[in-house]
Amino acid sequence: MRRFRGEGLNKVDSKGRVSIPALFRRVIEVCDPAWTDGLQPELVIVYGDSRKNFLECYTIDAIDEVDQKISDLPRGSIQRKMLERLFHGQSFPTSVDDTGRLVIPHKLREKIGIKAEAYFIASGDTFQIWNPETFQEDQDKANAWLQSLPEDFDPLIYLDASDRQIYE
Amino acid sequence: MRRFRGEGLNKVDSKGRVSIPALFRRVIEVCDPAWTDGLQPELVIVYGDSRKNFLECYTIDAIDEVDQKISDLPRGSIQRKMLERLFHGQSFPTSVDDTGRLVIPHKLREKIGIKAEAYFIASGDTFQIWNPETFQEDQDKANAWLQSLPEDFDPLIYLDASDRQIYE
DNA sequence: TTAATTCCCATAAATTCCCATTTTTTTCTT
DNA sequence: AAGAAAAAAATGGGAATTTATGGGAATTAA
Repeated sequence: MRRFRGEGLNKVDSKGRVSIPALFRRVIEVCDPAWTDGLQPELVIVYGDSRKNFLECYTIDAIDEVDQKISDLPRGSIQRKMLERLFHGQSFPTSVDDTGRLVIPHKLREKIGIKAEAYFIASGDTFQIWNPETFQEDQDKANAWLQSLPEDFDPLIYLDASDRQIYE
Repeated sequence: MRRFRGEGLNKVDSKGRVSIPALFRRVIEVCDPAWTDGLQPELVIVYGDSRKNFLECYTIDAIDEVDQKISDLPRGSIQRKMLERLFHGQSFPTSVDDTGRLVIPHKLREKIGIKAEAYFIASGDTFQIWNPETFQEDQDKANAWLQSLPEDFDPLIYLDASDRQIYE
């Protein structure tokens, strides 16, 4: 499965159009089973509830996997209901146009406070769209936390932590 | 099988007419085997008993699947009787008109308390129609439940719970 | 035959499509 | 390695189409 990698800052015009970083487009194309040269590759923007302040963009393969997991949950369970609301309700299916752009609907731009520019950042098999200022604040917070750690701390130790249940 | 995705808030006029979110219409069309360009795609509104406070809308494909499962149940069983009441009795077959609208009969509007606006939300292979206030209350309840969980809890962990049978 | 429902038409706003420029990146040539 | 040419990416604007919504006439039902 192809993964997104990289980041980018692009202009958003009055119609909500914004270029997707070129590197991301190849991944979106490859991860849409229905896509073929000439077609507009599809993707799904999951925006979630009011607390979430960025947009999470799923490829078709990625969202299919999520849908499958949801349908494996017991019908009628509170968990399933929550996830259905989030992934099926609070989401927006769309596609990349032939100039490599995406339209972010007015409602979504407003939700995460996007005005003239949008910041893109890869996150494994999804990528995120942020208001540049909001992202910077989030980044500052992360940096502050890093400062509080010992001088020689290296986050890479987390890489192998998953085998040993040492998250804390 | 195409799935519904997204949500929307639309006006209901004095005749009970309401626009179906455009994204939903494509799914309704594709999932009606008899539909072809120019025709009005059909669907079934399941409203259920008095406890159910929203309308659940099934595509023809989706309702066919339900009907099949019902007819596989033993004739005369209590289970079959219940499901027949719900899906055959307490339901209303209708179609999308050529301007993309649905007419919600007076009786159904009254049942779920719809007045000037209707809230639509996707839910897998069906979509739901709510009185906007009722939905908000339901959502508030879900949020309150989430608040009761640890600060950093992320409902997404449920996504993988299905592998490990960890539902509560 | 009164009320309710369906059909037909109209319009404003939002969205999509199509085409044109500008920028940036890559490739080629010397 | 520098500069020119070509290709790809980012951006902008207007026309055409789709959506959401409203109103009245025709039709059907009680």
